[in-house]
Amino acid sequence: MPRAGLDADRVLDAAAQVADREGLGALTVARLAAELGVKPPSLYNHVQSLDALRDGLTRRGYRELLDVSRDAAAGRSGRDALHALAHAQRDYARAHPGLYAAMELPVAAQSEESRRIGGAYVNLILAVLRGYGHEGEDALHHVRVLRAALRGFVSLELGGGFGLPLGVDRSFEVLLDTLHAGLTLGGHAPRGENG
Amino acid sequence: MPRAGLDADRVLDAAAQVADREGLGALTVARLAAELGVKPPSLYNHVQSLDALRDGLTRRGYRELLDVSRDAAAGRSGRDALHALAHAQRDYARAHPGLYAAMELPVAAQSEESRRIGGAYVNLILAVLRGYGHEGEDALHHVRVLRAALRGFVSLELGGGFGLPLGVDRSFEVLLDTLHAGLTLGGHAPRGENG
DNA sequence: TTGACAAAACTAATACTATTAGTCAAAATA
DNA sequence: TATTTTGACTAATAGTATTAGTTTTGTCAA
Repeated sequence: MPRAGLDADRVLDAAAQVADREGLGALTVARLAAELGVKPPSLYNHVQSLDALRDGLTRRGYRELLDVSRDAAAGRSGRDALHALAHAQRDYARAHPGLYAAMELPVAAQSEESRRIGGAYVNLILAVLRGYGHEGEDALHHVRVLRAALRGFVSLELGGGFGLPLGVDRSFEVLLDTLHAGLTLGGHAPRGENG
Repeated sequence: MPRAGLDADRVLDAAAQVADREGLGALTVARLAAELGVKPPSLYNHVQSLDALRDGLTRRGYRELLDVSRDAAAGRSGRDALHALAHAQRDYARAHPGLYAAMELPVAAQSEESRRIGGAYVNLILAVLRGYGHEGEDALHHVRVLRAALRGFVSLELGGGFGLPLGVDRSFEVLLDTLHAGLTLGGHAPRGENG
């Protein structure tokens, strides 16, 4: 029984790879153990359960998504910021369909880290919304609007829900145009930049 | 071995009830067999597989959703139609979370009926969009915009993704306001009614 | 009314799933 | 070097979907 040198991080790395390559549904204990050259029960030395592992994927996904979203939105405002943020999310989901699927799972425990990341993400969107003149409670409602629109679009795209022979890239731009127009009309528009 | 008098429809009815009450994930062959007072293998006289059963739930959900959406939108146009259509969908999803979850599954085969229902659903949204002056390919992109926004919102709501202590009903109205404004600005607005 | 046949329920078995308990060796520590 | 902790193992359990083969029930025809 030579040791494989596993730890929780390496297991999570492998889980993310399997989920992204073969789908979250293909992530089984047996599949993951095979990937790591080990027998299934050995994984329980590093992970509490498959549910806990999926939860780890969810948190990793949110962390990475927050990172790329921050980078994308940095130094932009108004329509530019919205565009950059939205594309960062869509691009991330397409590059990491397994992790994104894990983020779509019904929320479970709400750990400390999850709340922290969720809060940071909300703040990022709030910053974009400030450029449209949305503040306070009104802005929080619009955070949900943006989250819903982006989540729904990406979820439909990844799930093959767009059946018509019509360019999805163009549809995404139309979505962003619609959101931009709606946000502009609903807010006070402190600065006139970007339409 | 007295006969239970099952057929494909009764099995699908029971499956829908279990899925709506206990969640789509709770719908197992054993659970469904117990619900119908029968042993698990007996179900295979009426259903090809669990996957096929879930597919049946998906189709039933789309059929019912199309019905309530049609009724809701009938006789309305513009903002009224958008409002009615959106609320019909949200209400249906909350009344039938199991069936709605089945509709969120990645699309599989695309049967004849699925294409027919999908087409009818697209036509229904197109009719609403005509009130905003959207036609042709532009309208088809906006169908995706509406689908995405509604799907994302309902998915987040049902999945517990809205964590903030903030009224979800109000957020939904804000979403509709935003979409209405965006659709109005983007289209040619053939009739001035409803703002 | 009986005889034949088809449909539906069953039992038994297979191959998967996650998971736990208990064992032994390897690595880390005293 | 001795001890303790850690990690991988084997074996086993209980769940999952599913198939094969058997028996019984209901239907339809003679």
